[in-house]
Amino acid sequence: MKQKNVLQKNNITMWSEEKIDRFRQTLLNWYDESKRDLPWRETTNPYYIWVSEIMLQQTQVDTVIPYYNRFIKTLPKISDLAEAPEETLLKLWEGLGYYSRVRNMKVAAIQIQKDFEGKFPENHKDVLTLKGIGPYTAGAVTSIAFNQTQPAVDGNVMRVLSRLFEIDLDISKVSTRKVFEEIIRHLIDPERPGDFNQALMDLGATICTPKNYFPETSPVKEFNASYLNETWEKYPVKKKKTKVTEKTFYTLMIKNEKDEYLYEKRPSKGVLAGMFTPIMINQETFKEQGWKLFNEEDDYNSIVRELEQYIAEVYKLKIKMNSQPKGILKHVFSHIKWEMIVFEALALEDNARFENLKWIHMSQFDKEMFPVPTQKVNNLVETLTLF
DNA sequence: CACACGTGGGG
DNA sequence: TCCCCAAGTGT
Repeated sequence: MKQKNVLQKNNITMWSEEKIDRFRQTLLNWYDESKRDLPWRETTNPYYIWVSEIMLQQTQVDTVIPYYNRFIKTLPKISDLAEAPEETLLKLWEGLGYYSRVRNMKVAAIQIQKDFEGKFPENHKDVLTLKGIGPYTAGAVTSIAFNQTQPAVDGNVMRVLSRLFEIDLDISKVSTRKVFEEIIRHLIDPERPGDFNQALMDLGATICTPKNYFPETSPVKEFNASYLNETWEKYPVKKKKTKVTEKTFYTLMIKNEKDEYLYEKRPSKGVLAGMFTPIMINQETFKEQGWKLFNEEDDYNSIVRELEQYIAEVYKLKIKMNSQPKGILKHVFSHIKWEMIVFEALALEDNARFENLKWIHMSQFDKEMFPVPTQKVNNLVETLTLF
């Protein structure tokens, strides 16, 4: 019995060679006329392409542009990245999110120095060994920088293809990507593989969009089965995400006699790994540890007394908290929602000397790397005088 | 495989 | 306000 290939298994009929040829021409003609001018399209330097691709992961083009320009200006060579201190990298990445991306890039840059003589590898399998580079990014860099016929299947490409071929596979599943890669292996233009991949992404970003999609405006509408069959509203199929969990923290901005504020370095795993936040006490955990909370909005006095006692016990630090919160801030992550009840406090004696604690003066805020939730707290406290 | 992992923009 | 979305990868 003959083994079915990936396309047959999923009931996908590939186009004829003639139709594939016409599609390539149509798509690339459109791309040549309509492509967006983007800074990383002015180079074929694999390092710069790599930087752009990492930044663009789950991040919009407009957001990336200034970060990209600053990054390659500050670190123009792979060796600069490999040798840069983590604080420098995080400062360059501050506000972009998904901070493990830049940490992984440093690891990969060191890999490149060690395993590939400092030169970005051209071999697709080698590229895949680099930390932070998965199937999408490996395909993007090798096709764009080295003109290799590798698929680069991202969310755009899956959306475009699912509409062109009426594919009802769930694009939120990682396994689905393989099917689309197989389609691309048939469609990709061997003369201009990098442009072909980028053209598909540009099409997805500007015309074949998730919302406000008008298939009759597409340069490839004659190839679009879901347009011709008027089924385009069904595609792509994408399972909804599970909703976010909410957490409430008593957040303490503690100031000492030198006008410095106290920050705590977060654990190396988990949300905002290794970054500074004010001392944040999870309300649920606090209760479970046996602290009696009186959660009355208009009576924070008892809570404040307990928090002062908690800080004395756990951080060995005597503080005097303001009796009312300075404000209540919210921050939404992709999967968590934080509510921060922010209190100001004074350190009565400066004897907290734990590894993970750091006093930082307001005048140094712009030199420090703070994740956005911390920035929000900083802004709140900056707006007035203490007590 | 499902979930963790940030942030800002838009309907 | 809420939900979805944006050039994914690691575990």
